[in-house]
Amino acid sequence: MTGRRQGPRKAVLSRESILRAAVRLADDDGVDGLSMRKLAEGFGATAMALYRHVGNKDDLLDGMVDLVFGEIEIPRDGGWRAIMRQRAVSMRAALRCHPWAVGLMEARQPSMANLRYHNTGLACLRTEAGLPIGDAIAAYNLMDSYVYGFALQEKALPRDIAAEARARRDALTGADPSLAEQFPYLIEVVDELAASGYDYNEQFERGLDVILDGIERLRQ
Amino acid sequence: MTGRRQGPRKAVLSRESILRAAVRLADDDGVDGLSMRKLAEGFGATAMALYRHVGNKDDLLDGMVDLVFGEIEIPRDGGWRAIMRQRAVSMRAALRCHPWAVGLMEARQPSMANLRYHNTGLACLRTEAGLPIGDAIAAYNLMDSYVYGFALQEKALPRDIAAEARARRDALTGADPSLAEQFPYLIEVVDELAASGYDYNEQFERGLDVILDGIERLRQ
DNA sequence: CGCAGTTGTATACGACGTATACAACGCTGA
DNA sequence: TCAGCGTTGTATACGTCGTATACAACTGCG
Repeated sequence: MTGRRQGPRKAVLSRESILRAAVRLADDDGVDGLSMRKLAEGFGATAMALYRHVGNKDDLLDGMVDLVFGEIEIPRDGGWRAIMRQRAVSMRAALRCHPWAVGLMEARQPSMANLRYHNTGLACLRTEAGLPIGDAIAAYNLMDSYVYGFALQEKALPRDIAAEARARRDALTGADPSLAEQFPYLIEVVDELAASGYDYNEQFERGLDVILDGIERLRQ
Repeated sequence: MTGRRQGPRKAVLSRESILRAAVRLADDDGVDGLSMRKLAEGFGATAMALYRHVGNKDDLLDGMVDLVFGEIEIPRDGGWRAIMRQRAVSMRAALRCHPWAVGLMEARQPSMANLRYHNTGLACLRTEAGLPIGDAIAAYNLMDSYVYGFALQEKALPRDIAAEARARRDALTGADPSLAEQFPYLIEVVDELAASGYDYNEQFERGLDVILDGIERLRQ
């Protein structure tokens, strides 16, 4: 190589190591903070060095999404309801760890891990739950939409929504008292969250159970 | 002004006109295709001219999201179920027209139209449906998550999914016959879609009704 | 040893958001 | 009528981005 690197090589460059580093970088800085240059810098290399291993940035994102799909675990048995429930919980957990993946999981071209994920979910609804194909498609859509949508909102909201509610409540209504009159039900919710807190896990599963109940009724 | 413009001014520059043009541009080219320069070009102006009216690009996006929220109509009466149903249908219709808005609607700072949207939804669940505050929050989350998630998936999928299924079916399994064995339930779904078609409207409302049934049961 | 393939670097291009400085206009008051 | 000022658009420039291209250093094989 021509010149000495300023920072020593920190890890071997390979598709695998690059993808893992990219996931970590996106976890920390968000998807907008993920640039080829910053990613390469972490290896003590130049941006162009990455292109020997990943094609282009889209390919990089595909690989990253793949890794996230790989983290999702679907139990083999326990009945359709337990399986589908765990599947959704696991998916949301992955999206909570990797918020940047929300909006990418569905948009990228399907990988093996992706296809497997969908296939096992559908298999469960068809065989374990015994739903006819039309109902299985509907149920599948319903569940995945809920999971994605919940993750999407969770990503946008503060981690500790109750603390945020407490902090903002008075600042907002103090700045413009007419807000309390214009949007009383919104204020009521903010107050409720400030008082009782908000547990994303619990709320997610609560909605999930409503949906599972609905699917249960489809079976009869 | 110093030099003559190459293209004549096509419309007056104002926050209002810029936001509308931006929405149209994003509708056509996607949110990635929306740049200050291209947007300004549509007015026969330079990118910097926009900054007299919109602060920065984030402010621009805020305003665009605002316009979309303004398109959502919530009926005043008809019972909680009809109101909430129409609310969801209208929201999804807006997101279908403006796919770029998915993932932005929740992330931007709340505007007036945004606050009103949430307030009226919560008001309906509290007064019309008569849900206690905790159930109202849960029901509200459930519905919005579903709508956002459905819109998110719809954005990623082809408009005519049945045609796509027909076109891709044989190309895929022809290229790699083992796919059919690895993912039989996925193939089954593709075949079903190719045969029977897929109506996003109908499927959306089908899932929506399952959720509304679930909320109905919460009331008792 | 020589030589080919692999891997990283150097450099450059065009597009992006936007800071800064300036020029052309419309309005006002004398 | 005209000076002055605030408003609006332009010109230019900076740093960042993804990535094309050309080249240099290393590896392993004959």
